[in-house]
Amino acid sequence: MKKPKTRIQLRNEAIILGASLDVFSQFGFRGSTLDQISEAAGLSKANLLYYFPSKEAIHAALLAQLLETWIDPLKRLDPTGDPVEELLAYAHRKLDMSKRFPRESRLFANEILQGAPHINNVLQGELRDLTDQTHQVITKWVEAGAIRPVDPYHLIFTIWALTQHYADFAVQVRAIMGDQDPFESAGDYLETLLRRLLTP
Amino acid sequence: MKKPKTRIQLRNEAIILGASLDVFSQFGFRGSTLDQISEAAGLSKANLLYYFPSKEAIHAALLAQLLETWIDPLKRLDPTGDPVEELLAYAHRKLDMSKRFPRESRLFANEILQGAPHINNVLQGELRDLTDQTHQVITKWVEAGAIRPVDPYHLIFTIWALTQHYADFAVQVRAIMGDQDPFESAGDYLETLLRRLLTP
DNA sequence: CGTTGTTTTGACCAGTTGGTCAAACTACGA
DNA sequence: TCGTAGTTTGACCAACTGGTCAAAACAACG
Repeated sequence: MKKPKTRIQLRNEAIILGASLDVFSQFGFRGSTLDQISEAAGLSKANLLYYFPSKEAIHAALLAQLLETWIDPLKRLDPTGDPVEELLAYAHRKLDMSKRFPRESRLFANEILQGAPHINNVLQGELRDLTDQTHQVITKWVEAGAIRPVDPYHLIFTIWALTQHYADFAVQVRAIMGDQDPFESAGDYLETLLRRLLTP
Repeated sequence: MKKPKTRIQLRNEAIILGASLDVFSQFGFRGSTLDQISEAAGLSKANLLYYFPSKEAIHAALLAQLLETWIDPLKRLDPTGDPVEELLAYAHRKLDMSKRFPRESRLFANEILQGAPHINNVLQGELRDLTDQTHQVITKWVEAGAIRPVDPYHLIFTIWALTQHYADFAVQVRAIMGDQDPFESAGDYLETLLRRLLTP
């Protein structure tokens, strides 16, 4: 039933998604135009619409691709592992994502800033559930005295906010730190922060 | 030379700035339209352009107004005060700003996400200078043993990222915390975090 | 080579965009 | 009350927007 994809199809779809990630992550959905994307992709506008039925469809494909990998690091937090080390590892995974996929991070930030019109269901569904589970795990760790008392929600927000800050506010970070690579030192800092906060 | 402003002028300019803050903070400059703003303001589009010469001008007025108050909390950090208490007070001021001016926070976030095209000079000028001064102050505090060793830049980013997160990612925070008011508990959490991180 | 399916394009469309303008309307002090 | 400065509007414009379409160009394969 489903036709296999041509080499050209595969290549051009990848080109389009890459180019549109550049544009959407900077200007958001409404602020981006197909002309911008087509120029970034080096394809005619009509050609874009041969591979994707609409602007919405490109954006949706991008978000779907993003969400797959975005929530993953949290899933890999092991409730049976050493609490401090598990949380540290999670923070490092998130920081690594910000370093490797800053555009994806900004795409997500843009979507949230605009009120998450396309992913509200994910926020209130999958993400909420996963966060609730993590909340329970952390609560138990606190009760067991494995980490110092801390509000689990705010702890999670701390990790999210800090790690994503280096991607989302990269321009500001660069303006202040100059040529230094923020990610170089951020890993150590994050480790220090969390150890001091959590180690009993 | 400069004509005094009418009551009507004052009122309508305020209305326009308020409405455009709603719109710009959600969709960014490019994603916002004068039609949206005029509807939000309850004024005709032509009337908007009687008070402001262009869309750019409205946005510029908004940013100028924002920057005045945005950097202020950092200026009030007292190098001669008690280090931990000073940093704590700064963090609380910032959190308070996020609570009271979430739209302004999102306007700023949008501007940074888009590469700060309108305020790059401020970032690399005033903000950079101010941050450098603060960096020196914190460094001296560390050297004096008044606070535990910590990278000053990342410490500042921590305060920025965390406090602004509650405004910029409000939709996500709400999706996860439900009806709880995040700001209720965020103050205490922030205090705990910074004390554990900084207190020698 | 010719045929068939895939890819690319330029011309085109209707709706939206930021912005202009002259005319109409309103506030208000003399 | 009148005159004038300040205010509001609807009609209008050119550029841009997302999207369509038929025709042309290309690739692949026997």
